[in-house]
Amino acid sequence: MDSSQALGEALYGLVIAAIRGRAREISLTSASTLSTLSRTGPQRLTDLATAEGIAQPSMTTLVTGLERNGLVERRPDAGDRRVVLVALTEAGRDYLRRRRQTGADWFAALIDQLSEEDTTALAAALPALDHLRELDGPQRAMTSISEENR
Amino acid sequence: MDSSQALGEALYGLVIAAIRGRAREISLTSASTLSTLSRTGPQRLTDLATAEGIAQPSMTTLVTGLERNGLVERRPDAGDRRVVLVALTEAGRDYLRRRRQTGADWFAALIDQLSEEDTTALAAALPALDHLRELDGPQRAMTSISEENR
DNA sequence: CGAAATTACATAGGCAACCTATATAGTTTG
DNA sequence: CAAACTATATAGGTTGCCTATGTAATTTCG
Repeated sequence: MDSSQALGEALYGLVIAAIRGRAREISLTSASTLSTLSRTGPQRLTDLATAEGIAQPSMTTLVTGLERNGLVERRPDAGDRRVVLVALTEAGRDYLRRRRQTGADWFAALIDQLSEEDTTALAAALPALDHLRELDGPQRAMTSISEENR
Repeated sequence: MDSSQALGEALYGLVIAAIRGRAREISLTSASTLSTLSRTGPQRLTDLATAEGIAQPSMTTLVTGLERNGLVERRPDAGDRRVVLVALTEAGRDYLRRRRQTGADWFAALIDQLSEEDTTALAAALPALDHLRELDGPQRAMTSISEENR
């Protein structure tokens, strides 16, 4: 099936364009981590690192940064004092909310410019896109695309 | 339309998963640059930088790296001796070919696992995805997703 | 025509986000 | 209870981008 090639180019190009065009406040991985915490609740630092596909020391640094910005907090784990549980703060939840709104707005603005035919086709492909993603690694956390890396 | 939010998450998650899962030989931007050169032929370094959305000094470094790997070459521009024309070498063309094949294979392997319904929906959405990308910045170059950054 | 402004690229230095290797504190196990 | 293991932190390196600035070639215009 050669549409896989075209599909790859289309998806990649779209996301790169989206990411490049926007200013960044925090890294993609940081945003994804916040989103994961929002979905799952407090998590061990090491589990977070695995979920996000980065090494544990990198997650230590990332969490330290988010903590400095007040978006997450470290908590002790009663029962195993080696463990650090990373939890969203209220400010972190607020941040996620604002960020998602911005991302949705950005995408909506693009989608509004599509023909109705295109919009319908995209909506119809949504489950397929989700399935594709699930087929890859374990589920990666996700946030809408806004205020991202380049 | 709230599907824009879901769509954003789906697209972003898919591509990040795809990129993260694969070893990288060259950066996303380097790959994209090769692809651009393949489509357009030799280009000025500054024009390339603009097309790829990076600063000119960054493109200088990037081209130097590609040149060291033998994938592109610098040529003088008869008529304006300030200009450096960046051109794909034969090795660069070979590299792109191999890379695209790998990327297509990778995507095809995923797509083959989808239901026929999903596959059909994806294929139908291809034009819409292309249009979305075009709506963003100027056209970004593209390569299939393989051997990428993280 | 020739000095000043402009243009194209390169160089220098910095930062962010990852990495591997290793240290430290706490827990489990034979 | 010492040895092995586990969870996190620290140290130091690499890559890919950035801004500021330098140099050489070209264009503009008094």
